Amino acid sequence: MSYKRSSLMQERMEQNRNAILDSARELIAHGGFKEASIQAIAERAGVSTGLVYRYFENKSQILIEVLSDAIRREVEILDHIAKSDLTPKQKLQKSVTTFVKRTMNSPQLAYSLMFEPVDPEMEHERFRSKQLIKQSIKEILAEGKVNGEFDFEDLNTAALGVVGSMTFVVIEPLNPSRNVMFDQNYKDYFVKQIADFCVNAVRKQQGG
Amino acid sequence: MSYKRSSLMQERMEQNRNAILDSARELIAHGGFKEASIQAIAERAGVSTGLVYRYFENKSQILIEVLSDAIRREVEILDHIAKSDLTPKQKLQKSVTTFVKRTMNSPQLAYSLMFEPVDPEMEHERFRSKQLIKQSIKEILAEGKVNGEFDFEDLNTAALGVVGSMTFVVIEPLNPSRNVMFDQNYKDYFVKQIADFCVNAVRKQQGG
DNA sequence: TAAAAAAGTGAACTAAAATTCACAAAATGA
DNA sequence: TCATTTTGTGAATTTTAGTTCACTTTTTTA
Repeated sequence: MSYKRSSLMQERMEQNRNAILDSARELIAHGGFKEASIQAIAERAGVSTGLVYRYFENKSQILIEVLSDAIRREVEILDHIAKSDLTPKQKLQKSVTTFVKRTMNSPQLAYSLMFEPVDPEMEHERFRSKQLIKQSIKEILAEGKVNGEFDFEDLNTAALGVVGSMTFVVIEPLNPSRNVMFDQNYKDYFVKQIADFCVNAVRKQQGG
Repeated sequence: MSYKRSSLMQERMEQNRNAILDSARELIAHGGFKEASIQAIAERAGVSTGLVYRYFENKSQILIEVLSDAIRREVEILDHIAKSDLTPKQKLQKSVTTFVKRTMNSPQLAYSLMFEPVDPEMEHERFRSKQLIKQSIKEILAEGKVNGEFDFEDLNTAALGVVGSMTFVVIEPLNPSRNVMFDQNYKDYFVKQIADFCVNAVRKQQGG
């Protein structure tokens, strides 16, 4: 009477589910949400459109899961840096460097997940995600202020400035200048410049 | 035989055209491109949908004109500051302050015009517009580097950081925190913090 | 004021994409 | 193997918004 899924079946279904999520992520990374239609997602995942709706309530749920998976990884990395035993200045430098370097590998994905308009439900999840990133930066800044390396009036605004710089520089070159692609050396140089910019912005002035 | 428009007719048509553009801008300012359907634009402008297509080739042309009109004004203001006889530090402070203050009056409009996905033709116009803003900042930074007030390695990256901060802080609080609205005092404080952040980021360190 | 030209209308047409559902294929239990 | 349950399919349905066009109204010319 009762139907029990064999482990083989279980596995196949998990593969389907992951294939759908991977497919969605890859399509978004290539051309933003506009390219990630259910049709396209299903096709790339090698399943029918109907099956997508056996695994996910609706399209929004797919995108939300893509978003939270991707951000979770980045936040883990940032938190790891924030909890390391570097100095606050080094932590900030490393956080910005790491974030920019990583997101520059798929700037379109970064843009879509962080900025493209979405429905309210996903916007909510996105807001939570962004808060986590900002929070990680805030901790570093707060620590640096206490130990005297950093100086700024308002913690929240300083964190906003840092996050603003490090996200903007990734999504900005999406536009027609996409053709101007960096070689690895320039990329490293560029990333360092941005990190320096952020560190300077909150660094204590020597002369007061 | 040849039909000549009376000045009264001429004027009425200009009013229609402007009404359509105003309507589009207001709708975008309220809820982004998604609220600016042709239907809604026409309705708010007090004309039929068909008439919209007598004045504009297609929807994209309307948006492009809204964009370039809005940005032109901002760039004029920034260029005016850049050409004033303030010190570079004062210019940068004032540019950031002015831009953030002004755009904060319709953050949703700022977000849509600068970041919402659009078709390639409009993306091209947008790219030009953003370049103008960045160029204005670059001139201030370059001047400050020459006179010794500023210190940074790469002009382009520094400008990117400044523009990133000053745009990000405007569009970021769009999200669910929209309810948390600033009173004028906090707004002034906030704007000053952002400007300080940017100035610090490129300011010469006293001790080297 | 009648004919011609242009401005103005809005219902109908298209197109694209999300979602549903009647059905087919495969897996499970007896 | 047969009945039952679940997984899988993809064409049809729905929804939404941009665009067109046959028609009406207004303006201009003679």
